Amino acid sequence: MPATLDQVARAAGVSRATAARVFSGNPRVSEEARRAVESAAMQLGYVPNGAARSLAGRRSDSVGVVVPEPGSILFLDQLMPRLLRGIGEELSANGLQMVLFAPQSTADLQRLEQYLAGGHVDAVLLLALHESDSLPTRLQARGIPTVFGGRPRPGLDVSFVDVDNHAGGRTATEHLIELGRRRIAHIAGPAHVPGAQERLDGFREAMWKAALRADFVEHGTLDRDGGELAMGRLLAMAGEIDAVFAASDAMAAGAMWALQVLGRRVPDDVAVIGFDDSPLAAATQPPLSSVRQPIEDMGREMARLVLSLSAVRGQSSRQMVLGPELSVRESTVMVR
Amino acid sequence: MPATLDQVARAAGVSRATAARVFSGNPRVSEEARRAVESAAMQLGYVPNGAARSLAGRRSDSVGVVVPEPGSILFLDQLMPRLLRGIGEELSANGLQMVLFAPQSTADLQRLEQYLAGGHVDAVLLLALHESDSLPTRLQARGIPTVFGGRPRPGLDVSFVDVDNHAGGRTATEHLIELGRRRIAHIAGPAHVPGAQERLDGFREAMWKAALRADFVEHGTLDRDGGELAMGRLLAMAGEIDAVFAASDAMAAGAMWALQVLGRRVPDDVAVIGFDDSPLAAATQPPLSSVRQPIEDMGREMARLVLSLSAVRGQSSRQMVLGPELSVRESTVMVR
DNA sequence: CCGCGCGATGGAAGCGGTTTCACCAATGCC
DNA sequence: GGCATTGGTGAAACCGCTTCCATCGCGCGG
Repeated sequence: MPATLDQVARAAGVSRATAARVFSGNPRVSEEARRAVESAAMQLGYVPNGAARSLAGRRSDSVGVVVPEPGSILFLDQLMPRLLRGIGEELSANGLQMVLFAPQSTADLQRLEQYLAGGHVDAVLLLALHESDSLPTRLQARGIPTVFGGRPRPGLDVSFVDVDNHAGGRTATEHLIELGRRRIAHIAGPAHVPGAQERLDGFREAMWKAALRADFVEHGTLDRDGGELAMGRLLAMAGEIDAVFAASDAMAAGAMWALQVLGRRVPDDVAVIGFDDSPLAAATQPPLSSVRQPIEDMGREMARLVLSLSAVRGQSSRQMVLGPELSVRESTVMVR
Repeated sequence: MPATLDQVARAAGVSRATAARVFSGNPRVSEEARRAVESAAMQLGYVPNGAARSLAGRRSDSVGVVVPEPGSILFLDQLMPRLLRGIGEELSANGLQMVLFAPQSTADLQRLEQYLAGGHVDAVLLLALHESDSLPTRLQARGIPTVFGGRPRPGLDVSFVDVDNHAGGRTATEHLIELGRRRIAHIAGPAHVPGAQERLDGFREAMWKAALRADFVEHGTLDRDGGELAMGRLLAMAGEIDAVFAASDAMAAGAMWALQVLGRRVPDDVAVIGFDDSPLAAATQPPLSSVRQPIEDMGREMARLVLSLSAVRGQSSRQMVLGPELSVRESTVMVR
């Protein structure tokens, strides 16, 4: 029922080949023919058939993105939308369609593998590993360019782009130290979340270098309540503390709240810094300093990387780590 | 480079037609031939080419889902993942691949329209309308089965599945009234969010029917802070209040916090009920009563509906509204 | 013993594009 | 003015799979 290229060509009085050239942006078409084809297409409401296109052209002009389950650190602090925006923008700019997949079961994963291997996409971006996932390996084997978002488990020879969580944790901590704070606590994320672990390591490194105690550490659930509870435990355990670095803005907000309820002034008594520089950070009272990870850039770089991998096949894997940036607000201003 | 059906057939010593029958689940194949084909396929690592499949078979065995920008009510209280789970499960069960799209700009929307109209998907699920979106109309015109999640703007003759926000608001309010509460406040969502508006209407209807004042209403930003602030304004405005119904669990949590800080006991002095029955509701102190919308069911029904629309073409549009359910916890127990 | 129905099979015609190749007219050059 | 270019064009060969249709072998009832 939908119009075909053949019909358009006939209506325009040219051959199918010429009509095809018009739609594939081939410049070797006379202005006259081009106009005829375009108006015929408009008239008939022609839309090229994607299946036929990919079959004949051996490419689909689309890139698959496999997103993780919610609960991943990417969903905290609104990271996911920013990442997808970065990816989407870069792909769009290259005329490619971003296609998302959210597999939920093992069966889904299997079907997805078939789908991705079946030529529906030209390349794949993997946003987080479902544990012991065979997907990346299988895709590699099929020669489908693949790039990870975030560091995959070590030992895999794959391309990835990551933000530097370690440097982020270090930077946040150093900022507090430069402020003159000495009894600095850290509210870490769950131990099994890789990014959170690296932030903790960054904290430890900075404290170690400054010869400060690095054992005021509590783990929280990454959300506001987690921060509130962890703060309570920290105060009970460590007594007076003059700064807190939380592994997420939500936890920092919770911690700040707990401090204020107990009569501590922020930043006068206790400086607080969060992580991710989410919208939340600007909305707290006082506004929260935070570490801004270039997540949009990460998305853009992932897209660029996978595009370059698809352009020239047989390339070796490439890695990239993007540095963080401090976003200083009232919660860590110098007051003494 | 990847193996083709032809190679598999040759390796198995059968014709391409027979090999094809094996993969399309056609039962008219001898056990012997089937085994030969399957082992040959395994050997060669054969995966059917999706493009060729859809071209020849005139269907893609996949369904597109267009998700809205974050900020939509669907992203609040973890609604989105639940909805996608429902859709995904039902599609999976029917052997279909769920394919997500997150257009961000007008240009994206245009490319997406081409993509969807180009036969890449058999049907489309639209999760929220970007205002004045021509997408649904264009898809309808192309004969692509389309179903909305949530009620589209009135006047459109389209199929949709929605949860009953009005009934939800009414149910929550009636619950509070049955508890014997009389001065009941409502923390509503932003006025421009359709679902939130309906919840407010439900609140008003229930109060009206019970001949109670329905003007203790404040709007909030749907998140915890919004609830906290709105609660403050309500107490300042209305003085003593014995129950609060908030349009989201996050706002209810914020409100409950504000009440407790000011020395009110929940539920003894003030009963609090939220909306959406999110994970958050079970985690507050005391646990929060809430209105559970059958979001997974909504997803499943959307999938079912669009499948039935694709099965028989030329069907008229169909609508469906799913009723809410009360989830009673400690924040609204009877204490007098 | 023969024709019939039936399940299994292979041949072949598409599905709707892309792309190579040959061709032709018009142009530029010596 | 002859000849090599060059830009625009169309014919036709695929791309890899589905599916219709004809064929074939076989067990069966008449």
